[in-house]
Amino acid sequence: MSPRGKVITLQEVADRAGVSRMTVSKVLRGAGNISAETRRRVKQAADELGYLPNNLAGSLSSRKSRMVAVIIPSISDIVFSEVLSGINATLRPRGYQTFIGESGFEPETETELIRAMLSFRPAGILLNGGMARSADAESLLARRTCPAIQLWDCDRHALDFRAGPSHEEAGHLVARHFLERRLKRIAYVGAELDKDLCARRRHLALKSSLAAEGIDLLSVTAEDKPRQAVTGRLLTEQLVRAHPEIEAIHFLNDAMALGGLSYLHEAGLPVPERISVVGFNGTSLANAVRTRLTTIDLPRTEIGEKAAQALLQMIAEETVPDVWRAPLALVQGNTTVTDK
Amino acid sequence: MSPRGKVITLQEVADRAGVSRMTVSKVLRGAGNISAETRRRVKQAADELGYLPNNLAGSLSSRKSRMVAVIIPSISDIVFSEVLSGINATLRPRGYQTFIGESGFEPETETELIRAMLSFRPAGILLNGGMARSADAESLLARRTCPAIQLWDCDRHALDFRAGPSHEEAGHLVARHFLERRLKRIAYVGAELDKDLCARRRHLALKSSLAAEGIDLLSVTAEDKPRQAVTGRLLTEQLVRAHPEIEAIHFLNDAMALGGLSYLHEAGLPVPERISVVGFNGTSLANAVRTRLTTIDLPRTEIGEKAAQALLQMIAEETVPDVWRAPLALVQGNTTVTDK
DNA sequence: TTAGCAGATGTTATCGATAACAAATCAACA
DNA sequence: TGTTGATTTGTTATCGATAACATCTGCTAA
Repeated sequence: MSPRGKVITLQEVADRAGVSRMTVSKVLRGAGNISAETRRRVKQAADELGYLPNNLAGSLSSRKSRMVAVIIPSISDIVFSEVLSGINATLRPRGYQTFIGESGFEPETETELIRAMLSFRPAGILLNGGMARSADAESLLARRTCPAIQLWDCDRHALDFRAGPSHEEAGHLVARHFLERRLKRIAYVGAELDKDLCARRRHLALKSSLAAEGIDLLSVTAEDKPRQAVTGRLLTEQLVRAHPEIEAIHFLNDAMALGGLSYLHEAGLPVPERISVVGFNGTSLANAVRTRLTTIDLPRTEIGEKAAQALLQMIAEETVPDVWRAPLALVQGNTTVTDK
Repeated sequence: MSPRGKVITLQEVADRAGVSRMTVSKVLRGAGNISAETRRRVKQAADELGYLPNNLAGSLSSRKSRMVAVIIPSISDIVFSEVLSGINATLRPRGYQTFIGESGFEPETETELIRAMLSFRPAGILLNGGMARSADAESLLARRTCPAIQLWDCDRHALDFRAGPSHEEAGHLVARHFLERRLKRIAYVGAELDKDLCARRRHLALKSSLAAEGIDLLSVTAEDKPRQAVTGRLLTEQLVRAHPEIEAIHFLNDAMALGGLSYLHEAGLPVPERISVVGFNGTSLANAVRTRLTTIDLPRTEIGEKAAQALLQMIAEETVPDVWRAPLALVQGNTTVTDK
């Protein structure tokens, strides 16, 4: 079952082609000056034997690698998968392969992933900025030998480069949107704020912006529920039951907002006439049909692209600015009034 | 910026602890018999220096690894992320780290990922069964040195183990559901059937089951559109415009079905009175509210768990059956009549 | 004819760990 | 006191590649 066919090494390819190991190595990497005839013979031998390079040996020896580590909190969250596709689109054509780790928002899991990934000496490592990082993780990162980039968060300074939105700004934008519409009884619905520091920062920014105008933000959050539609629905129900006077809700993300909307619709609470709703991240825009959620859109794929570009530049030892701020746009849908 | 702090090797830890390299290696791996006092000194030295093992060297030398490669078509498809979480839940406690690759349903990308992953000599490789595999990929796999497992598809025989549903059976189940309700004008809505072979197999099974009863299945598919809600909506609109007589629709997956439902709802076509709708994969069940889609549920997380367990057994050189068939359950919601 | 040089290929040392075996230590016991 | 055997530690070879340098062609030009 398991250890099957013999593993072919460079030496065997070399023997078959009648040249030295080194020549084979050069041919297969496209390095050095090798005659066309030798190249042909070597390639043929490698093909016939089905040679598969051993990256462990190659990277160990050259102290180089074409592997890029990406660690994200959740692969099912569409936000991250879009960032990732920007990363892949940029790195693959340049010959780099991304290996993904999923931390599930758990700092210990993230730490183990960082350890495992770094122990393969990757060409670079991309991490999500929005979560607490263990001391172990910090010290692992401090001793890394490759560039490290923080995704999805440009507020906190860390690592060599950051690509993402300012979550502070996002919170302020939502506050302004509500204030301009003279909404006073405002609530926030979220989940896992203890883990998702970016969401927490948006929440705090909203709260403080409102407080500056004398408005007290009501927050309904669940730390142990997923940041998904079901939870949005559930918490909205709780919220509306306990505080029927609420006029506006900002949700942690679009998915939760859609869940909340489904409850409001069923409960016969007209949106936006009775209650205004604002989401975050723009992932709902592609699917919007009758209900076009007012949300904050941001270039998710581009965040990945910018991060990957910065990585490539750093690998090439070029100097790079240390941050790319993703633009935020509050997109007016039909879940808040087109006041103003 | 990039190559920073000096890399600490085993030798340096050994020097500081006043022992040999080998002793350090044994301590850190928990191998061999090492006295408590030596263990303490070594661990302290490693800590103080911030030693991070070099897996390239370690795996090369031992010809072993704790890395498991997983290659899935799409990380944003919730089906795969649930399978993956079953895999992680099983492998992590056993000290294995999964590295994920995303093929985007592209055979060439999959091939490159297989090449990259295998060149790190992983402990095992898990691949999605539902897509075409290039000849290069087949030959890479034929020469692998680790167990390989096929996910999400138990029909096609390949690799050392398969965990997944029978897609044939799924197609037959849907056919039976329609037939029992005496529905005659039946349509199928899907996308990317050229890439997703599992979906194609379900489609064919449905078609042939219906044909056996003299019913001709109408198929509306788009090869270049994502298998998501938007596409479901769009194709449903096309379908209903061109064939207003349709009585039942089976969708490729739940996401597309929900998209289709949103159109039917808007178009004023009552479900299930006028049109019955059936999805596939059960991912909508968690979020179901008013609309409870009739769908085929299957244990997605468990598929990952079974696959991972089989892998562990194969690594341990135990004998393993070569397939685990995931049970399928047609779950009656309120998008088909509760006839029968 | 031969130095000089570019192009093509080979040699040797090395990357950083582990396997397999060897050696040293030590307690217990005849 | 010396032998035995278990426990602990160290030595040497090796994993499979690449870097850096060495060597060997063959050809041009003085």
